[in-house]
Amino acid sequence: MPSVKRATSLDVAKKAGVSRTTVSFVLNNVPGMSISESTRKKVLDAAKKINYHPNVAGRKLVSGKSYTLGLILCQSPQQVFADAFLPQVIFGVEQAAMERGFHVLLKQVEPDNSHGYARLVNENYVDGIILSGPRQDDQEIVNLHRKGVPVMLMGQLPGSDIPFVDVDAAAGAETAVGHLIEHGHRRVGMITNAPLTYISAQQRRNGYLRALEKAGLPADEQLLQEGNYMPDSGFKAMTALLEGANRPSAVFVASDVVAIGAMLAVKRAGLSIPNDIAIAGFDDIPLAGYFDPPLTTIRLPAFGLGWAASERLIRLIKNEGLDQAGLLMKSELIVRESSQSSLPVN
Amino acid sequence: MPSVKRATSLDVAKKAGVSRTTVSFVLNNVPGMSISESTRKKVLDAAKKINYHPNVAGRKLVSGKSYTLGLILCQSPQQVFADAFLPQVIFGVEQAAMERGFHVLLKQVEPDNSHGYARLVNENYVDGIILSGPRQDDQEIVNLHRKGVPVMLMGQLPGSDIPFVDVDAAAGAETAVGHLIEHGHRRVGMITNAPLTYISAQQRRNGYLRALEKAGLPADEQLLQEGNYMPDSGFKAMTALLEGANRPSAVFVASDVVAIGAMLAVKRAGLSIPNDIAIAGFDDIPLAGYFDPPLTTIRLPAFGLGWAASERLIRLIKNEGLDQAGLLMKSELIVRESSQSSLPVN
DNA sequence: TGAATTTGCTAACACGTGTTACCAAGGAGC
DNA sequence: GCTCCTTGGTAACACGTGTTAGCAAATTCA
Repeated sequence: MPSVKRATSLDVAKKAGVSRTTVSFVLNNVPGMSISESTRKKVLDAAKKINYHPNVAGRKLVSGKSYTLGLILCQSPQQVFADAFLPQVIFGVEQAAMERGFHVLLKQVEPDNSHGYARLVNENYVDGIILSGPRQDDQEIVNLHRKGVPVMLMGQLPGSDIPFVDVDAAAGAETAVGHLIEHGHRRVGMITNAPLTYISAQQRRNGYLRALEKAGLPADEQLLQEGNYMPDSGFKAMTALLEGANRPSAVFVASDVVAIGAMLAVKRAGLSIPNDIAIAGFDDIPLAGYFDPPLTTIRLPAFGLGWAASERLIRLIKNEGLDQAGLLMKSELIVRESSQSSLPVN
Repeated sequence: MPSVKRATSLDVAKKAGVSRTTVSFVLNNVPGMSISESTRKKVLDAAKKINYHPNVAGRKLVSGKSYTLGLILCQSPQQVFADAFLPQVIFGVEQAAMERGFHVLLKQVEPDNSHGYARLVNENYVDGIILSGPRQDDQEIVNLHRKGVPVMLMGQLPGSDIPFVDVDAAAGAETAVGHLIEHGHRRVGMITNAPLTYISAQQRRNGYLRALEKAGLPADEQLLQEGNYMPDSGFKAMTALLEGANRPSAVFVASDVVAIGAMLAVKRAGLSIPNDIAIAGFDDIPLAGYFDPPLTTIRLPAFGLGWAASERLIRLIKNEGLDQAGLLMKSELIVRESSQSSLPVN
């Protein structure tokens, strides 16, 4: 432990020849306290000279605030590894937190055993929690919310009044499938991004069904396959669709990462994209425009999602209130070659 | 602020009918302190009953430790967005930290203006820092290290004695290029992962040059192109290589993300991979096995890198010492179709 | 039986900060 | 001259924890 002893506010006070209280008043710009210009300068100079930085532990202790957000990732290792979407979200969270003087504490928990993050709150590590990818049976988050702990979901928990930020995934899926239908496809399959026990998978499937219904097309159970985050699952699901009795002419894959596996399956089967099978994805990961062919997909506001979650959680922490508990963000259809022929390179 | 008042160790003491000191001894299992089995049980019961959790602020104040690591990402937003590698690294850091009772505080800084993270240390937010992607001219990290603050680099800073964890990128690049040469290619080009001002780009180029030299092949300036993280830069660089006077028959692209852009350029030019142009990448991002064709690449121990950085930093913090300041981890050649014909699907 | 040790526990201090209550001096109003 | 208010500043407490020094009672040793 060769680290030098830290300077305290008492050191500053001695150096400046004033009391510690005065140092605190000056350094925190406490309003309503009258300090003469000369002593103010003396304090600031002294603080600078001995390189003083307030110890956050002492500050936390008296204020009860930690000025830190907990970002809890419920993704499994598998999910995380394949998730090209996550860095942007994290970046957004960090950015908004920084702008308001907060820090971000990251914690990963097993999705099927997602407890333990309440400790962060109980021990006062963090002032509030952003929970990414909540599971339906997560009791811990419900308890925290009930106890009055500021909490923000990324994703939704149906039937709960916990504040959330989410993408309107159903609308996005509906747009993507609508786009395929507009191009003349009558038999449109779907591969989910995850098992249907996941809420996000349900949302996207619901959008798919809505688009079919609007177009007066029947929903065929045979055309719905489950993926599970990884490209491999897309490969298998697409293979199953192609081998089915009456194969689709277009497939909506509710995740770009799963879609790249599905695309490989189509090409391995000797079929062409988009002529034999048109494909639309979901997420618009940074590589989507460079798939072969470039992938038509739904662009999610990844950065914005993280930013909004962070900003709104801080409002809760500071008791500033929200206009509405939930925020649904819009997605955007990005049309590339995988869903229609004769387009120039992106 | 509707949150209920937290229980303190004094509450536990009252409830159990003992002193606060005893509570501390029991709950922390202080060795050498003899506590009767009956009072120990009384304390544990009381703590459980009133749902007591020690406040970390108080603990930090007296111990001077925060049991938190700062993970500083120097990547630019661009880089982060394209970086399919990062989640695995973060996951590794978090995992190792958790195993030893540490938390992880995440902070992003502009690479060209990478200051400000010293505050985390000065204000005692964190006990040590992992710096990912250090720039050569980063003075702040040097100062911290000189002051005796535990610091761990992910990546290297040549000519510095700061502890680091890195992949032996030069060796990896040499392996990849050697693999291409073994398959009969005499004219092998390279596209870097980033501008050559970045150390990681230099390392990979050095490996490329070493492989050429070992095989007795001349290094041709014309065959070296710079990429900059994004697929787009790969597209442009490959286009330049193809349009050059004497085009290569194989190209080593020092980043899978850049490589997908390069591959698209080859295909757009009407050429075939690997028959006309063989390609080897670097990183083995999760999607690499699903590129068209699947990409031969160098697999980096992303999780292991994060894990090692975290574990070693904690050893520094706890004064446990390191066997050696720097740790170079090995990479692994993953052969897929992009570098040789007639291979089954991965 | 008296002295020395062990057992089981506690009082009191330290960590570094924010904040309330208070005080002395100086000027303004009558 | 007396009171009242403002200006500029400080002493003292609170936050919740870890830890050292010490104290009775119980046990062991001679």
